[in-house]
Amino acid sequence: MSLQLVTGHQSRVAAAVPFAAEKQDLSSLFDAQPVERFTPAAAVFWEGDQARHIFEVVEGTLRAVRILNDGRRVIIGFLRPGDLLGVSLKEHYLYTVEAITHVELRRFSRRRFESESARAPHLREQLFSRLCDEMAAAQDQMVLLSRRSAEEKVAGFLLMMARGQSENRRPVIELPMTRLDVADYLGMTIETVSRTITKLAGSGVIATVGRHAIAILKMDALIALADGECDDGAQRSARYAKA
Amino acid sequence: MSLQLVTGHQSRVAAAVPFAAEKQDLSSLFDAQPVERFTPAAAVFWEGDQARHIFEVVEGTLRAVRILNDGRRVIIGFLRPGDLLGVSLKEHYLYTVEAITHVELRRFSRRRFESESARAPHLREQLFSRLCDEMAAAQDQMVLLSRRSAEEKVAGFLLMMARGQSENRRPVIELPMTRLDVADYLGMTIETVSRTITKLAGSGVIATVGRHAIAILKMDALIALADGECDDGAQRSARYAKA
DNA sequence: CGCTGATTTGACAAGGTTCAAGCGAAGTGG
DNA sequence: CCACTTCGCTTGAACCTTGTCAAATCAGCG
Repeated sequence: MSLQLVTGHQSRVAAAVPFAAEKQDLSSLFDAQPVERFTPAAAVFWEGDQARHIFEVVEGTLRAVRILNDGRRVIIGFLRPGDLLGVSLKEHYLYTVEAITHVELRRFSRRRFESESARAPHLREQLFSRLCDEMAAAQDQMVLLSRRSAEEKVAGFLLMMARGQSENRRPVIELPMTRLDVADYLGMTIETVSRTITKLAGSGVIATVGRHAIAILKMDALIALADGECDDGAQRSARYAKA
Repeated sequence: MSLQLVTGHQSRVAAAVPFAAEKQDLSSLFDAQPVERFTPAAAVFWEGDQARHIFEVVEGTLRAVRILNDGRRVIIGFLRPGDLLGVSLKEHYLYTVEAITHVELRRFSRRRFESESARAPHLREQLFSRLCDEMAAAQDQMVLLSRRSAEEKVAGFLLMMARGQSENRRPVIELPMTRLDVADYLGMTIETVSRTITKLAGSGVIATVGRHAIAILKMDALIALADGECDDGAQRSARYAKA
């Protein structure tokens, strides 16, 4: 697949620094579009559909899902406000996107996006930049999936979710998705996810708040557990420093 | 990371169909550049270096490596003739690239590439397209790493290596990299890689040819083992067909 | 208050990792 | 040209993590 799922968080932060007053921001394109609503479990598009539109998430959380030949379900990623989906040069969407919570999207015709970006090259530039960030995320995710223990995976996942929301490191993070979603995202079973969360809670690092929220009690401990590679800006800079 | 490692195989095939006579191909840019040679184990650039150049692989095989904080070594991918490396909008290279065999590269200044592609938008288009393919590969790799047993991983890896080389499905594939490289690429230990290869050979699916080559004896069986998701064009189309 | 589906927990088996040797091929020096 | 060294690969056995199967709990909802 390609570019169908683009996370906007990092880009938005980065863009805020160098270009204070840019003519036309990528997301300003979408602002004029009407908002469309989706209820939980509704699909925005299906894997294999003609890829005719790009969407920007205004509100809510979605999941990008693929079903393998043998029936296994893989969650490619979760989408939250500011993220784009459906961006691609391919003819078809490469996975299904479903709403987890109530969701609000703005839709933009791909054809029209093409012509807009032909006129305003910086749009394509921005998209390209986001794509780069997405590549980075994908590769970090690869590392996360392949090289980490259950505990490291869950810790890393919680940190990732914490980074997106809770602007000022408020320690209670919402987890609108089910345990199965988390399991299919982290490449483990639902039981192991549950056990791991229980274990983390038992050691006082986190505390469950109802079923769809978790309070981070010891942020340092959690970071230490996720350790190796939590895709945190600071750590990345640290690595650069050595060379 | 982003775009630092771009596989060219699929793109080249795809490009051959729609645009027969294109003004200037991406790789034709490089053709004018002198060839640089690297000996095995030599690094082309290091993680953290200023990203000043883009390279095209002319000959040989390389590996893209990252070392995690805790010392674990991760191979992001292998690079072969036709692949690009170092492509990025980021300031620094995000991993180290080392020659595995004797390697020949052509270098292109990133600055110059920028200006060239400003003049000829289709260059950026091509790069973008390659990037999309790369995203696809990365996500498939994610699936490969997270959801598969040792046997499936190795089978998938062999098929991947077979696809790149051995143009006409000649069944002997070269594996210039060491077992450790394979292990660090597939997210398993060297022992498990070895055992799995032994097992596949024992069941007559493959046969080892010296240390750095493997003959595929039963292609169907190997495909069946890799199954679920071998990132084969045919299978992808099959998935599309359903929707 | 009693369903229904999601989550947690337990017992057990399987697959992989780890630690430790044993081999073997490629290269070195005599 | 051959014995020797070395590094990479294979093999073995014990251990550990995670997956599997099954059952108990819990939360939300009618």
